[in-house]
Amino acid sequence: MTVIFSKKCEYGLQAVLYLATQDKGAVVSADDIAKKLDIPKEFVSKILQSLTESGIVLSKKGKAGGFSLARDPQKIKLIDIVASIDGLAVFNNCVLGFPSCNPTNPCPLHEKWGILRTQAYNMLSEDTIDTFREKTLKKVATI
Amino acid sequence: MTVIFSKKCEYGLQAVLYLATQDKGAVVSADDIAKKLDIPKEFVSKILQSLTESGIVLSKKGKAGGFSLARDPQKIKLIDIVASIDGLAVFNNCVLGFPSCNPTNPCPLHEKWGILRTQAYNMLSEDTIDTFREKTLKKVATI
DNA sequence: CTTTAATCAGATAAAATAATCTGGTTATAA
DNA sequence: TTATAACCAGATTATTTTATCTGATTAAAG
Repeated sequence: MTVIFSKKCEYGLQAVLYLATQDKGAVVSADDIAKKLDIPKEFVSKILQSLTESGIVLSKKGKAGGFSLARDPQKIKLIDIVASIDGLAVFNNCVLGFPSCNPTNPCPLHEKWGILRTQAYNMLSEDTIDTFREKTLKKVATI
Repeated sequence: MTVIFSKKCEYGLQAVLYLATQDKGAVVSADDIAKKLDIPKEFVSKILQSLTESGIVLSKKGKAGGFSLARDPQKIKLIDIVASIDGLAVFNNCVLGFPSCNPTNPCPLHEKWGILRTQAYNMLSEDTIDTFREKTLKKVATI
């Protein structure tokens, strides 16, 4: 198979987008998130733990505990989640898997792919996640 | 990790690009290919076997055997190798991992990502591999 | 105070991907 | 015609990724 982001990262992105649809300060349990997104609870739970460490989400322990965003959705970008979970290597690695592919020693697709890579990076970093609130709500409603 | 193509596919692309740098009719052994590209011999060997089944490369058995392109490099595109090894699912799957992401039920990035996806597809399908001959030679020389 | 429902940490299991091994077959060339 | 060097097929191993489990801790609510 061939993916852009790992499952971990995909679920992390979904979870954070979902948290961004909640009212400010609201706390959602891992179980709720897993159900709404139809993804494995234990797995998303672990991912949320790591996003907590990264300072992207907050966790509240104990009964009625759960997760919420650590800062305003106007201050979180998708690239933050990607950087935290998968890292930014995709935006540097050679698309053909050649070693040390760079402008001095480019692979045959280096330039063309470079443009796409930059656009992909921009796609993830130009908007903050509050922008996606409505679209996420609509999408989640159909799951 | 997060990749566009599987290692299998990367190595397959490299191997085919390398074969395209050879003189017409020339036969190169898996061992030679592995050495030039600095990739695992047994692995690339398997990949070449599968590309043989797909009709992209030809294999010649016995002493002085090896691999060559099954058709003119003017008639092979990178997308052919990708389709054969990884399949074309990347160009359909939701970038955020949401189920059944389509124009009717789009994910928050559906449109933006759709554009990039198309460009990526075009990048792999607009040129035939003879185009990359010089660039591949240069790159391989540095490995 | 006790029950309950949540996160947390670490271990474990399962599945997919990457890589290697073994023995067989094929064909060239000495 | 025999030795050699290659591909081939299938099994096996190793590694990484995905997913689950277990027990501990935490905190709200009865």
